[in-house]
Amino acid sequence: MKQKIAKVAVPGPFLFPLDYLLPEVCVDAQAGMRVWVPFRNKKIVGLLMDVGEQSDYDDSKTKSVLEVIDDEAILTADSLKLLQWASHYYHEPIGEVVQAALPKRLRAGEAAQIEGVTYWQLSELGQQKSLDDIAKNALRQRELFSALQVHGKLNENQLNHRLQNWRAAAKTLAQKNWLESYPGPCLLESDYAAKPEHTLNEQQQAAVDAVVQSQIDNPSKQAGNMALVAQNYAPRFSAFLLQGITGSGKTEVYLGMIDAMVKLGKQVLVLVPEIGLTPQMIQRFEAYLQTRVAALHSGLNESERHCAWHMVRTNQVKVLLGTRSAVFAPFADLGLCIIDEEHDLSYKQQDGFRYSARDLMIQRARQQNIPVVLGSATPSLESLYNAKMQRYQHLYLTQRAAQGAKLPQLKLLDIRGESIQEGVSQSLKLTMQKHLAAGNQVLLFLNRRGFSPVLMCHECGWQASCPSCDANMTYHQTDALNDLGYLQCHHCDEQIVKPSLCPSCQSEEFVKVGQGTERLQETIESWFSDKRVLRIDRDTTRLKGSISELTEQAKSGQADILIGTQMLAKGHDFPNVTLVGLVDIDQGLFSADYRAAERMAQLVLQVAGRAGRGAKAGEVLIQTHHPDHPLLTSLVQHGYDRFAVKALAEREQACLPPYQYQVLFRAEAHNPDDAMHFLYSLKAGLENTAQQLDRGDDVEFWGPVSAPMLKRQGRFRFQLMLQATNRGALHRMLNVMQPHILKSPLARKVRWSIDVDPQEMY
DNA sequence: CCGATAAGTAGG
DNA sequence: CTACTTATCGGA
Repeated sequence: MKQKIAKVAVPGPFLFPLDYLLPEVCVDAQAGMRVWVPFRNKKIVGLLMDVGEQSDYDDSKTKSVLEVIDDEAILTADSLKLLQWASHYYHEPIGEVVQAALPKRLRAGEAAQIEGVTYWQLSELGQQKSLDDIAKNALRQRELFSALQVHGKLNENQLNHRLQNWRAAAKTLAQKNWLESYPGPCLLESDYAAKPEHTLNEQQQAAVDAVVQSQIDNPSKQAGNMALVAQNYAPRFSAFLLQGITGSGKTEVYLGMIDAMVKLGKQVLVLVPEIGLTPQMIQRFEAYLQTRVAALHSGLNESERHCAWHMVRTNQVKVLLGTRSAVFAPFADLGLCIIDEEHDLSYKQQDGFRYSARDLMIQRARQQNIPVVLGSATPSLESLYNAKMQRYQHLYLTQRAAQGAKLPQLKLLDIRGESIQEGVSQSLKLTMQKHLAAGNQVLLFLNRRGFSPVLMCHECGWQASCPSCDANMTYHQTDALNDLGYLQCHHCDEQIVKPSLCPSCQSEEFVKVGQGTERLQETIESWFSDKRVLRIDRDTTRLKGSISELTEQAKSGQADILIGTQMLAKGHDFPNVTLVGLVDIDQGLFSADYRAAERMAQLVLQVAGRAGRGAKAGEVLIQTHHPDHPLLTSLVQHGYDRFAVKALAEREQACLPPYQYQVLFRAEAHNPDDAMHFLYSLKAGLENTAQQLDRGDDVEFWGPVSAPMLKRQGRFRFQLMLQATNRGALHRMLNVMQPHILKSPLARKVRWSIDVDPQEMY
């Protein structure tokens, strides 16, 4: 009998799995298991993608699989299919795609099984003791003891997150018999909070019903009757765009549909943006659903990640809340996908394997015949276009869920010719006074951290610029009194102390040009000296846990004025904020990036949504030098939908996405000529390919041109854009060209990448 | 002529 | 990407 062929994904520049012989002893091997294979003269872990009858690489040189690692597949057939599709669609080597999908431990060939995690709790003896029984100087022991008093039991992972050096303390206390440990499940074991009483309003219920009914035959029957739903359950692909204004209770709608799916015994995958996943969110989901919810995000350590993966694969947990890479998780029985804040840029990986988790999620739903829900207050233009083309069913939530909460009034503040102090107009200042006097909180939004974006010599006009990037260095102040600070490049993170003399003319006098959040804070504190000002940006939240600490302070009213960058805009709920001031949004209006206006609009509404979330009405003031800008005025006067219609019309006129498909080649090198020549030869090759294919598909080329920021981190950067009305035409061309690219001698000197559906051009 | 280094290339 | 092969250079 002829030996079977194992198609194995291995790390390296291979667009397809490599062929290995499958020895007799490995007949049980299935797709989705890991294998040890010889590669060069060492042994590496590969993922078995398929078992075939014959090899295209028919050669005596074919090596054999050494050993099968797993006794059951660690990836489901569905996940494998998605990985393969992603590799084709993004023209990414299959090994890189697998790497993005698997937790590190599994990539290293470690066992996929989870041994029990150790839990700690106070023993009977320990419960009789109190904190005073522990020596004052035994700090770690005291911390551990009180943590266990509060939480009852905690597992190793939880303790690692909460405390440092707790193991030695645990050992000491265990010797005294105050503590005991036992093995338990890897997912944290604790009780859920009580299920909140919650009734959905009419719109919310309609949205839940639309999704549930799409999955049953006989949709005329009542969707709320789970017995009937279960009887008629007939899963199929369908996509929904859930557009709900901020505060309309999208999460309750998600929970409603998740609940229905979980009652059917199905699993649900919920994607959230990077910063959106908080422990509170998980607790809220668990309380509402009364079932375990696993999380998968960057804050987890390897064993927690491994655990979530394992629980989902073995169907021990029904709901997974995760960020980008969770889209690859191997569900045993997936029934629904949800993408929260679908317009959020963090769904697109911006380096290496440049995939969009949103787009892959939709593809996954399509492949698995299940529904997918995209939620946002400000949907991406792509998604709105898809809804318009009837590819998505458009669901709306137009009312704020909280009793009496109303949408804030947006107002443009024309600051042309107005007297401006440190970037803040007189009218904004006066309105702030009014709101503060009424005992309310004010939020000022400025999307630029640091003190000032430019430091300039007063004598000769010299500006502090980054030696490695085409950018000014931002001035950060550490000591206002003595005028001390440092310069930092926000593109490569290089830091230097502020020079005492101008390097060009030795003058001692510098001017700080422009506003950052630090400077705004200084100004506001001098104006409102009796008010407490809290700044929330990447610099004040660098330490772990400080984001929640600061936002808690803000929510509990320990601050009157909040100043922040976009990290303040997302998801946080400040019930006492009644005035939101957007200090400077003008950069968003005239950018080289055609998506800048869309992003500006999404950010404006997101920030504006922070106002008036409680019972009090909110007010939003937007300072601008361009009060007549057509997109801005339509946003402010008529809302996001009218803005989107206008912006889409502009995109159509200019032949831009979503009316056209794009692929961006990026190239960077220390020698600019290398990068440029690489793209020129690439373009010549592509044009040649296009002629050979000759299908009358026209693919347009833009460039090569230099990137908006030519030099970054010491490398010169260029790009070549490919654009077509037909996605297939682009992909056919790339398929033919890609093997040639790898052979080009310049490809090794140049750092290059393919970006399918690029989102940002920086 | 040898060894060090740079450039080139296949990997199943 | 990386280890291995081949080409190239300069010193003895």
